Amino acid sequence: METEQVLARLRGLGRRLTRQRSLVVEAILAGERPQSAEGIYQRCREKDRGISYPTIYRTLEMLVEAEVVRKLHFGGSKYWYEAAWQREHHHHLVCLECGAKEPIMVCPRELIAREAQRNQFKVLDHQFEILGICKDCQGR
Amino acid sequence: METEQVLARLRGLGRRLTRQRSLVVEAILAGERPQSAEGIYQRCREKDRGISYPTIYRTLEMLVEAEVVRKLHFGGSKYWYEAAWQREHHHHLVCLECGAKEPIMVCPRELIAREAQRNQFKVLDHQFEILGICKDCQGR
DNA sequence: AGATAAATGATAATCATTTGCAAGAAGGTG
DNA sequence: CACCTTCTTGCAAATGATTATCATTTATCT
Repeated sequence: METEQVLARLRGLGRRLTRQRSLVVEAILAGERPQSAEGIYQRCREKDRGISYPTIYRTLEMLVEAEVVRKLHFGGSKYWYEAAWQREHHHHLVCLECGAKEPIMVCPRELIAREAQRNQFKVLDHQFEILGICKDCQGR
Repeated sequence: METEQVLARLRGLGRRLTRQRSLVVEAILAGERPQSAEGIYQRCREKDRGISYPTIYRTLEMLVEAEVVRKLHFGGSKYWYEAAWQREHHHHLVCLECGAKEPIMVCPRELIAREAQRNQFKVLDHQFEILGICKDCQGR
């Protein structure tokens, strides 16, 4: 059901439906948490060897534009991707030990709105991620 | 005065004082706002041609460890560096049009503390940056 | 000044991502 | 269905930012 909806949306935006795009959409939906491009590539390859990195990246970029996927970064050198429409807007607790990315629903939106108004700044986006050690990793 | 303090601190950490390190420290202090490694490289080169990228990066990393410099990223592919000790802890309004990085003093620290406690998460760091269009760029 | 360990620069490597382009496939049309 | 146009793909190479290697130079200690 979900995959179909996304593909229909792409279709609506004038994009063609290809085997590769279906794979990427399925991979994104299959993951509960943010995934790296490499992770998505691996997941797609398990199903079908016929997909390459450039296509992964191009498709992800397309999905970000279609607002189906959110592109995140947590301080490292790579980006992370997650389905944007499965959940409400959210942020994460990022464990620097095991890499876990636990979603949290709190958001400093009022603070952002106030500060923006004060500076006559037009807000388009914001970054908010909490980095540290998760419960599991604290006990070694 | 400030450069000397920083260099003395490095000395205290067992680091040797070199012409190149002085250049980097001066460059960091000369900039009011976050600077990229490239920007720092250029600034150093204007004073003295004898400095290379590897040294820039190594020195910046050292300064980050010495907690003299903060390493930031705003969603792009590069890191930004700013003097950590000139100001209090702060975040930024990042203009996606002109690249301006305006410091703001508000911080969702209570929210972070609450959420961490709720999840038994040990906070080590956090990202918080507001992205959008600055006042100047709004009027085209 | 001389010894020693640390720091540097040149060069090459790395990592994640993007681009150029020829070949292949999607979807509208007759 | 066959055809045509245009979009997509994969390969290979390019890119941008940063890091590693290693021989040479230099700061600091004695």
